[in-house]
Amino acid sequence: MDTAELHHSLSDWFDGAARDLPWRLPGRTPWGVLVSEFMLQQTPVSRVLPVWTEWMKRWPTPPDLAAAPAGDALRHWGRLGYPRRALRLHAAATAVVVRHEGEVPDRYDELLALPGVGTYTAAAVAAFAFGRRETVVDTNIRRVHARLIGGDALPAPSLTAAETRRATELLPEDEAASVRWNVAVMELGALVCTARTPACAQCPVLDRCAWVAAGRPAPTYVPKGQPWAGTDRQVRGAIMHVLRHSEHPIPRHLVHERPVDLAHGISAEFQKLYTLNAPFEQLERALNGLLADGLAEETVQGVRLPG
DNA sequence: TAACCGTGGAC
DNA sequence: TGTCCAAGGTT
Repeated sequence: MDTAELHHSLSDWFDGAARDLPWRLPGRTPWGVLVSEFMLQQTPVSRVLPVWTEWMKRWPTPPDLAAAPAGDALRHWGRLGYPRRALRLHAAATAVVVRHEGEVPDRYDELLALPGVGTYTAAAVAAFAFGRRETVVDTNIRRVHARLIGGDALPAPSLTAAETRRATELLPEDEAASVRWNVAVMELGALVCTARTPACAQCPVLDRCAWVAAGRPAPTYVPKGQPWAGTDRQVRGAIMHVLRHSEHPIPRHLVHERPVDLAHGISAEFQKLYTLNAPFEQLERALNGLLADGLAEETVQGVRLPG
């Protein structure tokens, strides 16, 4: 197939459609790109934007973040979700200081060795921060390839070796063109070739799409829903919410006992936790899990974010 | 490998 | 209204 034409079509489309995201602007730094990739893991751009901006102002370089307590990173992570990402980003900053003299490394294997950096993030940072030719495979790229090339409505439930092979085959040989291709396919997946209701009328490669040619068949499997209400994740999230907003350590008993008087010196942040009405065993399991994960620590005064 | 890990907006 | 989903990583 003529992939050169495909490359040009998407590149031209990207010129007019690309969003002006701050981590893409000319003044961006590799650190800014790395931070954005951590925050964007399973998290929409719109929610990342304000947190990223504030984060970069507070910690403009890896040594800045490494010098701060891990608890500060968790606090300023806010409500982005998956707070272990904040912990790992802090650990990654420390590793950058220890192993790389405070500069984000520019090689895939060095990036991959950092805490919280997997195959996607390592490839994305190498490509987008350093202009390297890398096989970038994220959920957007997987979906675009599945439709455009594979003729399927959705990619397989988990990443397959065949998908990665296909992504590598589609990558332009030229380094600069490969970077552009990666970001353009991602953008197409984010803005046009979306999961729920793709805007095919706006698609620059509609006439090349195998899925459209096949009559847009329905997905061959049903995505597994993520249960939420009543789960440990919900309880952990509620406890973390309390810890983020607490100035002082919280006595352990307050985590699993409903206070007699909520208005008497007890933060309103507790309400979210108490209204869950979680069983004692679940509260214990959630709290102990947070302590084991390093998301919280226990002192004689009580439980708090790590120092 | 599949389960686990947060959060909130869109439809 | 409840379900689905968002630039994944780790174990």
